[in-house]
Amino acid sequence: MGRGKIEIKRIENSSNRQVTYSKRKNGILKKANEITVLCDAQVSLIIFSASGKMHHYISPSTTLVDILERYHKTSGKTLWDAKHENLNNEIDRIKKENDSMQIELRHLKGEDITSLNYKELMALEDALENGLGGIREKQMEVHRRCRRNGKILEEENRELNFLLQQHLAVEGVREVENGFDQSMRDFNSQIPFSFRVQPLQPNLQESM
Amino acid sequence: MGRGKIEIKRIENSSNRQVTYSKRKNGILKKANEITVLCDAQVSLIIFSASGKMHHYISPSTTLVDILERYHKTSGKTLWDAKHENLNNEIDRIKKENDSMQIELRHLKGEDITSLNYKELMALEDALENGLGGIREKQMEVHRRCRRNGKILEEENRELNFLLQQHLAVEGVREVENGFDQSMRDFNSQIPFSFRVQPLQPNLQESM
DNA sequence: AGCTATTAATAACA
DNA sequence: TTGTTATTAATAGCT
Repeated sequence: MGRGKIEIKRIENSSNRQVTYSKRKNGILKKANEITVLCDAQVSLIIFSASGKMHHYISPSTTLVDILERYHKTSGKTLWDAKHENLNNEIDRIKKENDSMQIELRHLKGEDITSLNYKELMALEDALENGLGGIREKQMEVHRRCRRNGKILEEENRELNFLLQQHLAVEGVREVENGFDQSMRDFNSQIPFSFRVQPLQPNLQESM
Repeated sequence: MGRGKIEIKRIENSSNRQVTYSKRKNGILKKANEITVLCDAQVSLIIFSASGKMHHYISPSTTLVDILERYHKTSGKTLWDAKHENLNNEIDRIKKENDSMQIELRHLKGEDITSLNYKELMALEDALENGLGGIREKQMEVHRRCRRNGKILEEENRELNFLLQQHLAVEGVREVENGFDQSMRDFNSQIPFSFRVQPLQPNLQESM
């Protein structure tokens, strides 16, 4: 389609090649748009000239990424780079790790153990008993600290109470008629429970 | 360029649209190849028809991935960063899940429990006791099945032994001088342990 | 860049 | 779909 027919092979004359590139590039971009509009097609066209200049057309109803994803789904060919693949591999790896932990957790909770053999059950039992042992020891320790703390508080409490009694004894008489009694009762009710004198259960430690 | 001029707007007649798509698709693919050959261009052309069928042309001197990378470098537009980000987010999510399971597992094994309070320890203890309960129940069951199986085998054993004794009683005498005795001893030593008459511990079930 | 003779693409029809 | 053909569209070689 020109003043003469040409063979479809590389145009050796560099300036002719450049001109032809420019004209045909416009032509193909126009065609891409036309098929898009006429036929509801979705086109992604990217052209690089030999000199590295880029031109492209993407159907306005879509995006390049969208087209590439459809390309990937349709052709099965992988487009993404090594980084992408590495990320996918890592996800797979972590998911597997996750699954095996999930299973271990369920086993430790006594779930899904139908498929286990006796030896595996024994190993699980050992693990659980170990865990229980450690936890009970920890509980003991926490509780001992709690009791020790309680005893200290109790002692403090006794002392405070004693001091309070002293004050009341010294100043109490002349305040009675001013309603101190009442305010004192209010004050007392605001003291946290733990500070009031409460005999601890004598056998609390034994009752654990 | 046809029997009549057409406006560049959607072809309403569906079958005309389909025919035009097919012909123009071939045309544009041909043009893509021509500009590649004539002008040393590098072209990536992907077309989806309205019905979802895909056609594409990639200049043989390159790959789609290569063109996309050049597109990314040239236009600055990111193609896969969004995807990468999604993958990274998923990795983070799964890793967190992983970590919390890791912690739970360690807790159940009695490790890293220093930071737990009493209430949390109690909950852990409960979980472990539940697990132990389930597992011991399962062990019982496995063991019961094992014992039941053993009893059946024992019974079978007794019967086999009885039959054997009968055979020996009937045929034994005339075979003694041919070394049958010796071969019999060999045979007996090949019988699996479970098939030999072995009194079970009478209190095996109780000893669990 | 324009121009235009010529070829190529294709719309309508079969 | 596929092929044919009258017509339009694209473009090669020149300015």
